[in-house]
Amino acid sequence: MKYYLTTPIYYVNAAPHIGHAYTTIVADLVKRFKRMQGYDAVLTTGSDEHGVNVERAALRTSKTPLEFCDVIAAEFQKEWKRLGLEIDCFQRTTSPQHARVVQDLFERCRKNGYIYKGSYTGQYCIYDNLYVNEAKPGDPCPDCGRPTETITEENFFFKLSAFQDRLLELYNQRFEFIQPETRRNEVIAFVKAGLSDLSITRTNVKWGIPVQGEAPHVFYVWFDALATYMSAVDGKGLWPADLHLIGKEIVRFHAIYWPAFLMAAGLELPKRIFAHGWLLFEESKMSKSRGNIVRPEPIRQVIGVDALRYFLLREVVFGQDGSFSYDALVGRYNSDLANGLGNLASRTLSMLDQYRGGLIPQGSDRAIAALAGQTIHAAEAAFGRFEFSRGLESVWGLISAVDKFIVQQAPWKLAKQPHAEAQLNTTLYTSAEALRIATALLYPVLPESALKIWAQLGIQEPLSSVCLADLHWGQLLTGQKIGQVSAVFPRIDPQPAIEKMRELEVAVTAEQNALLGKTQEPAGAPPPESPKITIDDFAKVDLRVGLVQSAEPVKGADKLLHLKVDIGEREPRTIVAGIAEAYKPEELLNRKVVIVANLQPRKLRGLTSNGMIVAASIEGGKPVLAAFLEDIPVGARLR
RNA sequence: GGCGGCGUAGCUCAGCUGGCUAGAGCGAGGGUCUCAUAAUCCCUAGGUCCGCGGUUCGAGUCCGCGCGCCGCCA
Repeated sequence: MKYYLTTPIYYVNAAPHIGHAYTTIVADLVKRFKRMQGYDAVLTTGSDEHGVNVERAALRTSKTPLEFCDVIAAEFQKEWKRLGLEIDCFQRTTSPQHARVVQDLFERCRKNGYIYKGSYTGQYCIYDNLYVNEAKPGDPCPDCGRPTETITEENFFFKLSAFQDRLLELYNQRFEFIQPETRRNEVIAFVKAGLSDLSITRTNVKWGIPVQGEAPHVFYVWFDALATYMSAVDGKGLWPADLHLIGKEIVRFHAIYWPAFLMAAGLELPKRIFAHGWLLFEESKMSKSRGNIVRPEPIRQVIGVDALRYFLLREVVFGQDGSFSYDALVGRYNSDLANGLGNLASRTLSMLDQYRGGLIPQGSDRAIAALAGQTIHAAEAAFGRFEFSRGLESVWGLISAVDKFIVQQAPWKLAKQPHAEAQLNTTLYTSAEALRIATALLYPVLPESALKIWAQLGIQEPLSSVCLADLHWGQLLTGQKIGQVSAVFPRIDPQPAIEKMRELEVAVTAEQNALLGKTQEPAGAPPPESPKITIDDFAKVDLRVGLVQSAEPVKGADKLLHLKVDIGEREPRTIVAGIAEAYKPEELLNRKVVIVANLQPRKLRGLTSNGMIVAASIEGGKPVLAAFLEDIPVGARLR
C-alpha cells in the first residue's frame, strides 16, 4: 500500500527558516510513521521558482533567474539533507517535466470547457511592475507609495464559479478532506459566499511556464505551483496524494482551487489536506521586518535535530499556532530528553552492565508490560490522528512509569541481596524492554537518537524495519549482549547554549541574505541584540591605530589582501584582510586604520594573519574601514 | 460589519455525548535515594474553570447575553 504525502513547495524569495523546517519535519515524521504502519510512504517537497519577485531577486545578485533559483533551491536541498529528512523527490517548478504536467493540466481543463480568455483589470504599479491586489483606482502602491494605474490585461480564466456546488458536496461527503475543523469551516464559508473565476495567466511576466501556442501568456502562481504535487510523481502511479501538509495561510488554494482544477481536468482529488498553525517567536509573529526569523541550522549545531523535532512536535499542538523560544527549546530538551528518555536509557543500560555483565536477563513485570501494550496503541492512534503532542505524552507516561518502577524495585539493593536474583532479573528486563518499546515508538520523531538507543540495547534487527503491528512486549531477546553505553541526550547548560545559537543565527542569516542579494535589513528592523559585556570584557580587546605600509593581493583569493601594518611595534604586522572587493591595494597605502592587535593568529592561504582590520559591514554589502577625522599617532590604543 | 474559533493552576495544555471532591506535564518550594546525565522518586499549587443570567436533581461541560483575544471573509 502506498502513502503519498507532500509539503508545499517553498518560494525561493526566502532562504529556509524554521517555518519551512516545521512543515517538512512533520512530513518526514508522518512518512516514517506511515512506513512503520506498513505503507510504502513517499514524500515530496520542492521549490516554487517563477514570478516577478524571483526575476528581481536574480537581478539584484546579477544572475539569470534560473541561476538564482539554482542557488536557492540548492539551499533548501542542503537544509533538508542536514536535517536528515527523507525526501524522495525535490520538485522544482522550473523542471521541464513539471512544465509538461502544467500544460497538460491546462489542456485538459480547456478541453472540458473550463478555460476562457478574458480580461483582467486591476491596479498596477508601473514602477514596481506588479499588480496591487486589494487596491482600488487611485490607491497608492504599498511598496513604493506612488500612484497605481488601472490596467486591463488579456488573461486566461479558470471557471472556478462552476465548482461551487461540487466543492461543497466534496466537503460534505469527505469530512476529513480539510483538517483541522476550524479550517474546514472557513473554507465552507468562503465557498458558500460565492466563487469568482480565477485569472491564471499573465502576459507581463516573462519568468514563468508558457501557455503553449498562446505567447506571451505564462501561467500565474497557482496553476503552476499546485501542479507540482502531480509532476513530482509523474508516471509513478502515486497520484492521488494521500496527504497535503500545508500551513494555514494557503488553505484556500489547496482546499478550493486545487480540487476545482482537478475536477475540471477529470483527475483524482487528494485524500486529505491538513493545515498546521504558525510558529510564533516568543509570542510575536516571525517576520523579516522584525528580524526575528529563526533558522534551523544553529539549533541543529548546538543541540541537534532530534531536539528540534521533539520540541516542535511536543510543545506545539499540531494544527494550532505555537510559540518558539530558545528557552522553551532547551527546557524541553533538558526535562524530557535528558532527564527523561536519556536518563532512563543510561540508568537501565548501566545497571545491565554492572549487574549482569551486559547480558539481557529474563523476567517481566506484568503491570509495566500491560502499560507498554496500552502505550503502543495510544501512541499509534494519536500519531494517526496527527495529535503528535498527545502521542508523545503517552510515550512519556511509559517512561515515567518505568522510572517509578525502578525506584520501587531498587535494583541496587537487590544486587546486594543473595536471594533476589529473579527479582533483579525481572526489574532489569522490564526496564530494558520498556525502553525498547518507547524507542521504537519514538523512531519517527527522534530518528537519530532512537537509532543510538537501539544500538546500545544491542538489537540486531534494523529499527527502520520495525512494524507497529508487530511491536509487542517480550521481543527483547534474553541473553542478548548490549552495546557500548553513552549519553544520548547530554544535559546542557541553557545560557551558553542559547547564546551560541543566537550567535550562529546572526551568521547564518547574513550568509543567506548575501545569497538573496539583500544588502540590508528592511528599514525599521532592529539589529539583533548582542549579549551585554562588562568594561573588563571590552578591555580584553586590544584596538590600535595602525598605518598601512604595504598592500598586495593574495594569490588565488579574490577577497583577500595581504597587508603590512605598522602599529608602533618593532616590525609591522602581517594582516590578511577580506577587503579586496571594497578597496584596491594602492588606496590603502599610508592610510590609518584600526587593528585588533591581540587576536589569535590565523592562517589564511598560507599567510599567517596577526590581527584583524576593523571595518563596518552591512549584510551582503562591502566592508568600510574605520578611520579618524583628526590626526592620531600610530600605535595609539582605542579604549 | 458577517461567519468561525478560543478564554481552565505561574507557563503549555487535557477535560468526549452534563455527575469532578476540577486534572497532566513543565516551572517553584520541601524531602528521599544513589543504578543513572547535580538525573530519579515522594510531598506541596488551594485555580471566582472570562463575567452575568438561564435550562437541569446536578454545568468548565448545554442555551442566551456581555467582555477579551484570534482566524476567515467583506
